[in-house]
Amino acid sequence: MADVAERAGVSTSTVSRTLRGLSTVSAEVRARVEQAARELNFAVSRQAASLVTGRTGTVAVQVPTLRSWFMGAALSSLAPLLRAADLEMNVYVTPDLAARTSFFERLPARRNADALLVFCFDLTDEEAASLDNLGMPVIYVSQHVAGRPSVYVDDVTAALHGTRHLLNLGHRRIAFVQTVGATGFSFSSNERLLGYQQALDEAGIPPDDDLVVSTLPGDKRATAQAVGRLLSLREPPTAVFAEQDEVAVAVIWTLRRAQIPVPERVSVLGFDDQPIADWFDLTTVAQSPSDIGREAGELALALIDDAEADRVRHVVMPTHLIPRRTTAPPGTPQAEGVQRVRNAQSGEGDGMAKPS
Amino acid sequence: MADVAERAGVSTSTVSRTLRGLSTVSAEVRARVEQAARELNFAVSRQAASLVTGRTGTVAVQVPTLRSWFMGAALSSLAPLLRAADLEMNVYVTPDLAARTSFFERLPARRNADALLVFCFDLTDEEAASLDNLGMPVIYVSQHVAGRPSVYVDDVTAALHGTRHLLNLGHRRIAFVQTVGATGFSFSSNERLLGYQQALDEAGIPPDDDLVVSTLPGDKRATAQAVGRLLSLREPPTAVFAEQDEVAVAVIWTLRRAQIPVPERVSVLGFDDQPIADWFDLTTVAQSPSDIGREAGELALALIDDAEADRVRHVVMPTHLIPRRTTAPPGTPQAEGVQRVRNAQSGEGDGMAKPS
DNA sequence: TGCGAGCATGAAAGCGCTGTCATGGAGGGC
DNA sequence: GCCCTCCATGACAGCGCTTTCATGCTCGCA
Repeated sequence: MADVAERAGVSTSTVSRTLRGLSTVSAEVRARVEQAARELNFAVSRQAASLVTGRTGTVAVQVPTLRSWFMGAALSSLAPLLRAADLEMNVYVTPDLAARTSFFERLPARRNADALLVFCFDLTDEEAASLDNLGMPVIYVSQHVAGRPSVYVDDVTAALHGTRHLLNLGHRRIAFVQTVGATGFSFSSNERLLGYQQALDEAGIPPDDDLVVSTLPGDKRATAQAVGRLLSLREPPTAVFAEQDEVAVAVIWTLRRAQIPVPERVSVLGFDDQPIADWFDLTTVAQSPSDIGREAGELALALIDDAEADRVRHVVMPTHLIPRRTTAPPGTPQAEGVQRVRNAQSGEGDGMAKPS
Repeated sequence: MADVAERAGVSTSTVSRTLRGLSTVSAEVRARVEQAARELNFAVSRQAASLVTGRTGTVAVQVPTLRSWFMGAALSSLAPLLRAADLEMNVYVTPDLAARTSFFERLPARRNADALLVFCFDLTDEEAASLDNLGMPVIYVSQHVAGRPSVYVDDVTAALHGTRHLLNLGHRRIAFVQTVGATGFSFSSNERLLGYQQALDEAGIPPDDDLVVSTLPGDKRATAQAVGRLLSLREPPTAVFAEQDEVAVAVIWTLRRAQIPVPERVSVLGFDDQPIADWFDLTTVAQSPSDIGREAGELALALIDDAEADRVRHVVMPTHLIPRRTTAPPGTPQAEGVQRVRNAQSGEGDGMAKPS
């Protein structure tokens, strides 16, 4: 910066003022300084600036993984937002317990950021407390934390609506496949289960524990076993609601392998609307991670600027049912194929338009 | 830090030495300082430290997108590596030309990093030059840049091997579906095409431009059109080599929709071995983005430490063919019982068997 | 013409660290 | 017992900025 000052024939103070766009610089000097900065290919050092301003120009983002569709989409919409605000995006991946522990141990070092976005965490109380004491805004994404700024979808209602769709089609034996994250991260599993249960309750159907099974996402074999458990029930389900599309696809895969036609014999409903849902023509409850990411980013920017303003805003993002070809009324005759299926689905579509 | 010093009854110099693990601190003092630091929940400021050391403790990573399987896997293996070396990971997403331009415009500001990893870029000469002048190690990932450290797979050889597999099965009319990135980013398209052509050449098969078609990844319709062009040839191909799994799946989807059994009538070969390849039982040429990411990370760490050492190391990562169920000798009889039912009717786990 | 207001600019003090150099004390060799 | 060495520690300068305060200038108004 001294070089620029010398070249422009001004003091470093003036250079600093110019480069930060302060108004108290005459047009002529401004032009000279900018010229000099350009010629020297100069850019202010964030480190040095942050040392005195206390703002780091960085936002920290903690995610459980980067391999998932959800995170990819969320960060993809978050990134340009931060960049537009001239903020760097620091990503911390905490796939397992060890990484998670280490993340929290090093938290104090995280004052190298102006805000923290926390994705998909099941926080313990101590963890929540240490985040509270971090001295920067913390935004909880895809999770609902009371009294702190959060951006999330209402999983209960979403699952309720999804289940209602199956009920409206005439299903009475509806299974729910939940996922048990080995990593300790939750993807709102319990809330979706809750919505499912609420819908059954609404419809006056007594809960049946046998119809709720667990699997690991991404594990075909585990899912096949779970489906096997359902198929060997005295009264097997006519519809399966899977907590994630990935699992729904594994369910379909298993059923087809077992020569059980979907949706004629068993309907399958997913949750997320991942790209793979489209490939498999899967009816699903859609959420938009890119909208969630954007919203979270905007909330972060607001909290960075306004300091104390509006700290506990909650943003609930919408979900909606996307009817495709894996749900149909129970006992739809197989032999009549496409035409029949189509009629059934378009009829149901008319009767059921109700995005949440 | 002054607080810690006071609490431990030592000078800040000693605190600094202790916290950096220098050996010239007596055990007793060390214990006292560490205790004090813990009690005050203290961590050194990266900004302040970097101001004097010149090291930022940050690695910048530029990626074209975060939505892709490749980036997710690569960054997932890169992240823990950097974290173990106590480096932050700064991610820059440049999905389009505007973002890309802005990335290069702000490059000087990037001295806020100790190294830069550049993923999947087709660099112009000026861009390459500005990266050279960045004053930090730049590692090119999934691309081959002469004279600069790069980590990549040999796409030519990989595609050569893939094509040979089809030739070995007896195919002679082999199509190649390439992708035209709208974003200006290359996924080694040309090199894979080159490998395909080399294999044909090896086998003495004259090139046929009609057999090379283009599509956009992720665009079912465009792929359907491309496949349509192949199917309407005077002599249609018996095998299709798609440059990416995603496209291969779209090809399969289109063929099945058109009641053309895969692999009996047309074999399909992909490239990447994404998770979706497994779902579709797709034969494919596998590369391992997580290995690539790890290797790139290690190269980055080495270059950060060794400064001038070994600047132009190239790491070529292996690929290998994964035979699954979408390739077979041409003209494999369709009517083979179970096999046929599964593949043609219920789709063997692909979920696409229903004609519309 | 003179004087105060207002504005553009500069000088200088840190921000929180690191690294160099100085200092003092303990230990070993003669 | 004395001197030299070595080691642990402290004082202090300075990294590259921002920001406050001071300064000098121009302008407007009396």
